Amino acid sequence: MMSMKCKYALKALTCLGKNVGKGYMQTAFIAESENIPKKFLEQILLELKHAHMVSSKQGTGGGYHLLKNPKEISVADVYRLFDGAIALVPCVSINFYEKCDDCKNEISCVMRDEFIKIREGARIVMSKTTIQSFLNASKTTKTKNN
Amino acid sequence: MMSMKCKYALKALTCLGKNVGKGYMQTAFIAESENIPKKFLEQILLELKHAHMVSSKQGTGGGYHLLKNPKEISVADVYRLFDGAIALVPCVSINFYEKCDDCKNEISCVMRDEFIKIREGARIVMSKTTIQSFLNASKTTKTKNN
DNA sequence: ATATATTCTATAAACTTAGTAGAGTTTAAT
DNA sequence: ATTAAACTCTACTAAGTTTATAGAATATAT
Repeated sequence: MMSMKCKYALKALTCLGKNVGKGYMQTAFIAESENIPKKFLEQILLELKHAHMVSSKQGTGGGYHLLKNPKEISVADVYRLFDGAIALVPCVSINFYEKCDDCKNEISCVMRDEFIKIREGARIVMSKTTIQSFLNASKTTKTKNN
Repeated sequence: MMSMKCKYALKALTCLGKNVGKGYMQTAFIAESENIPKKFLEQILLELKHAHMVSSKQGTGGGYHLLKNPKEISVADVYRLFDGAIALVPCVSINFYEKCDDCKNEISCVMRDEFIKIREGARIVMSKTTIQSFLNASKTTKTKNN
């Protein structure tokens, strides 16, 4: 399961994705339309800014906009930013590698190769799914239900 | 990332898998050979027993053995037992379904279909990987390094 | 009886999550 | 210049989870 923070971030990015080319969108607007606590969202947007996924402008008429193309922001990217490793165990993580405390010998670990396969299964599908995927979904059959 | 508990459980099950047909294996033995705190492992084995994955016998010469075929215990099964849902969000979980607090309308949620795809990616590979997969790994090239 | 080994419940320290609070900074409009 | 709008940053906190540890109880074989 992903954290609420990560989920909120994906919702916020998708919201910003709908606004591409239309200037800045305010935190308060995103918070209300996506049902996210405003003060919590402020923190999240700030983290997304520091990760260079969004850009911001202060003051009246300010707000946030996407800094990258929606298809260049994957669920994997956002997950890594807020929740860390995609891998099930640290010793097979690409971006958050750490030695397992309890493993005597990494090379001889019988679970490692299998955990790498599992990581690849998750990593590939999470990398393929982007903010654009969510935007596409909103353009098809779903529109009637909003 | 999976919890230590889940990882320990997989290691313990694999250890028991090596002993199939050879009677009972003691907690103390598993704890030492897999580098797992013994008292913690006791709890874990008990949970595995309650989930009918292992069987036990008390007293002298007692211990644990697998109750199922190693290829019928998947990483997905063990993950669900100790860490819960495989899905990234509760509203697309098969075994731990819950409505998302922040979602106004599940049907119109633009992320849902994509999260289902991600869940399937993870679920399939985690279901395919079993205790037998780990046992197979230990029988091939790895043996020399143990 | 006694030693062995699982069973069960309670407890606790450390860490993480999901926020909240508030002061500060920047910008646009008046 | 002043004011209001909006982001920026740091600190804090309550609740929950994780990773164990402790100890008494129960069952079994010799």
